[in-house]
Amino acid sequence: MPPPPAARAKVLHAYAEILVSTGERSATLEAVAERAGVSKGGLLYHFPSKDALADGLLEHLRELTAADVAAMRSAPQGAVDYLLRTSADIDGEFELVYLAASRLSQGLYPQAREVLDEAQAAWTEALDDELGDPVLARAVSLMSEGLYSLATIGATRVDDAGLGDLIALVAQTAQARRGTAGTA
Amino acid sequence: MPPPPAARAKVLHAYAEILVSTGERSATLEAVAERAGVSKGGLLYHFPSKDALADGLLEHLRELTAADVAAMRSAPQGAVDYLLRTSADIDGEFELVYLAASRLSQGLYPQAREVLDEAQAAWTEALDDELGDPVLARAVSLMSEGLYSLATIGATRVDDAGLGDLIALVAQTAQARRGTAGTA
DNA sequence: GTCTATACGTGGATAGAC
DNA sequence: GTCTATCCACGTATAGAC
Repeated sequence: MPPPPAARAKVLHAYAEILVSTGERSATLEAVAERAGVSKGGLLYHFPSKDALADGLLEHLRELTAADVAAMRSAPQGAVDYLLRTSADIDGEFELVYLAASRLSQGLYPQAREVLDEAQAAWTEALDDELGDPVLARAVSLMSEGLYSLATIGATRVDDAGLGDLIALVAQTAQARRGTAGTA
Repeated sequence: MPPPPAARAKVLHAYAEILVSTGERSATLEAVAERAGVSKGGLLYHFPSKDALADGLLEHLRELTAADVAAMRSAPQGAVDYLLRTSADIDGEFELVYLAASRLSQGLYPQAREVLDEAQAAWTEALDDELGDPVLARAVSLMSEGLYSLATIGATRVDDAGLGDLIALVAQTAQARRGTAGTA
């Protein structure tokens, strides 16, 4: 198939940006269209309804998730480092769309839960594979979710130094537990 | 002052419930009024505008926060246990209102951030006082935030067993770190 | 494929009766 | 203190021109 029209991608991006920055309430068709640089009618040509727009975003998230998990598994510094660092940083397209979907899941599109659960499960599994410790993997996964949550509430951001300490804490704990119950 | 009318409290409770379960978009004056068992006009007598309603909720949260932090500090099993257990459980009035406020903070009422930040800071401090370890306190605080976040997304809930493991993990880590760098 | 114009429903808020 | 009736603005969606 020929490359999909750029307008489609621009609309999805604009939609995600508005969802994350100012919430579902402000993500009106008009606001999205304006930010994407098209008209309301133009937007509705690509996405015939608001539900279709949300579906489009979720589909996009599925695509991005697979790529992100792969990147996490092959990250040089390891999965823990990769996950925690990207969670505190909302710049990437994947993080943006993930957060947008979590907004949707809290509102009128509970279908979004499914996609979010899949992502959550995929990277908890990757963490477990690296750490060999399901409980610690779960703990790291929760911290990641907490970082996402705080980042979007706009709460005081964890600076890089704080993140480094957290990552070191996990490494230290992983090692300590390998000595006691890990290899059993 | 005489006890405030029961209607006021009922309206705030209904508002919080709708915010948490179906998001800001569905939290219309009409929906809130209906759930609270009053009319739109009746609601608007107590809260003259939607902003006033949100302000009322935030004020209520401030009151509840002080009480919750006090409970956390004097909890028999300790602050870590108390915080993680209450984070996974959305039944209490405090948790409901906290989550409702976090919905508001993501949307049109960034003022909510302030109140949420205060709560966050208060219990991170309580954790640090108990653990004597700022980094670990931060880690637990993030896990708590992650639990909140997942609980409302409606993701697979951490069962009690999983929670117990997490709490044990924190206790174990705290002890291990006291041996190395904690008492320096 | 993208735009303008328009119809329709709904949400927020006011006025005034009870 | 609570209700009903009503007004206005806005958001979604359709129709049809270009």
